[in-house]
Amino acid sequence: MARSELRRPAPAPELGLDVYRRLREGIIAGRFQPNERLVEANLSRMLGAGRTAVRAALVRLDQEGLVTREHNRGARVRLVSDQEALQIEEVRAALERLLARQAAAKATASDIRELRHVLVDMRKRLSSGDAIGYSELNPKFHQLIWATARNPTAGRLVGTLKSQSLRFQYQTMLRPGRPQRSLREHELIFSAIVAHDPEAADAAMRDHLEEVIETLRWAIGHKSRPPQWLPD
Amino acid sequence: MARSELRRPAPAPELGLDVYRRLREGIIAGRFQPNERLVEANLSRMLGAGRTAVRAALVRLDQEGLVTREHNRGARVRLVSDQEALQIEEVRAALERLLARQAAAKATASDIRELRHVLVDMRKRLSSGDAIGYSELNPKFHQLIWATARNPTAGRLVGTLKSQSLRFQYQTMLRPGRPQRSLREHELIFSAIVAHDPEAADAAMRDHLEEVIETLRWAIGHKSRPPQWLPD
DNA sequence: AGACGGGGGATTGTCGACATTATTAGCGAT
DNA sequence: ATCGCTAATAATGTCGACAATCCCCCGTCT
Repeated sequence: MARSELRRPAPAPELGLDVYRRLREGIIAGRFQPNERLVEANLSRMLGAGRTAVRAALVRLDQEGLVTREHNRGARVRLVSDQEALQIEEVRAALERLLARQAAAKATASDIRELRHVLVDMRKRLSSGDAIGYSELNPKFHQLIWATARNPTAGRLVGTLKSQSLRFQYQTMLRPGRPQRSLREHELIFSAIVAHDPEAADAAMRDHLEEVIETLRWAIGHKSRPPQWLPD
Repeated sequence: MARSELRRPAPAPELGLDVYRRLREGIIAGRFQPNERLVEANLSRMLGAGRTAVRAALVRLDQEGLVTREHNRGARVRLVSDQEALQIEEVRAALERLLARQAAAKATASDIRELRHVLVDMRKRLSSGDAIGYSELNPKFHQLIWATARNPTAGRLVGTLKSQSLRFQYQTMLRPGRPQRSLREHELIFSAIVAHDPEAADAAMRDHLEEVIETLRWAIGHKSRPPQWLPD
């Protein structure tokens, strides 16, 4: 039984999980630079938790592919090379095709309603010239498809993959005419799901992600500067 | 540097990693039954390591999908339902298709030599009636394909998936005529890779794994008894 | 001056102890 | 006898400390 509340406001509703989430958030948001050392003691102070929690979070993030850990050498933010980013996108494409197929097979009226809602939002933002707003809705659309497919295994995997390559996404919408084509591709996927046509959904998703990969290749080729080295 | 102490049996070349590997091995080998509680103190004594190492291993295994952890309730061996096993196999199929495709594109002479070697071994064992020996070589063949594809991301993912559904594999070869057809399917995959024909490799792998999934479905339908419960 | 080797600082690996929480057993009341 | 409540038990969450290890700087020797 809990005695009187000690002076801590919220000592432990899953503190460890919170540390994990915040660290993950920080890495994805880019608050830690790639290849930056993640010193346990620092993070411990920074996050206000003991080293054990930090360590557990690092283990999870390592398994998730967001950090690399070497024995007796600590953890660093994992730097994903351009080549790796392409590989990751290819894998993601394979999984998303499966998910699109299953989503088409299993979509309920409610699922379709939600998808349509996101899609009209996308249309709206795009026609008002809000390209970044559009690209913010993009993940939402895909996540709804994952949920519709009701395949937790594939869903989890594709989610972690997405988080690994997230640093690259913002560049892809800079390509001239890309947002419009992207919207059209999404509409095709949506149509296939509405029609409960797994084959068409698979094909539409394949075309879409091939375009995405192609665009990513273009973005990599055109990016301003090769990776810039800052000394430690 | 004074290096007098050399005869230590296993002082600490990554003790934590060893704990993880042994636990993982134990779970996959079935030494822990599904849904069995994994008490940290017990494992700590059993494996001769502190609780910290055990805890870290459990976190990794949780992220890997082999155990489930609930807050303040400890860890259990994850029980994968039949439905989940099928889902996992479907995901695996999607990834293996990609890997087969890339393997066909990138295979070197050395890769092909190794693949051929395994394949003739499979033929030999099968023609001598050694069905279980054949099914032992099966993973080896696939792993060679993963290595040939040179896609670490997909390779890791498919590896972890395989470990999750490993409990089901032994049943699939009991189907009459299955080994012969399996061998034939493998030969087709091999041919496509030798011909450096990604399209054909993809198709061959698709056909193969559709057969596997179908067989798995059959095995699930025909399995002797629903899971038997032993009290704690 | 350059190479080799030792030492100091920093960081991780490992451990046991303490606090917190879930579970179970026991007891009494209705 | 069943239900509700309380107390004991067992296991997890969390923490700081100690030891082992690595890295880098610096002094010394050739």
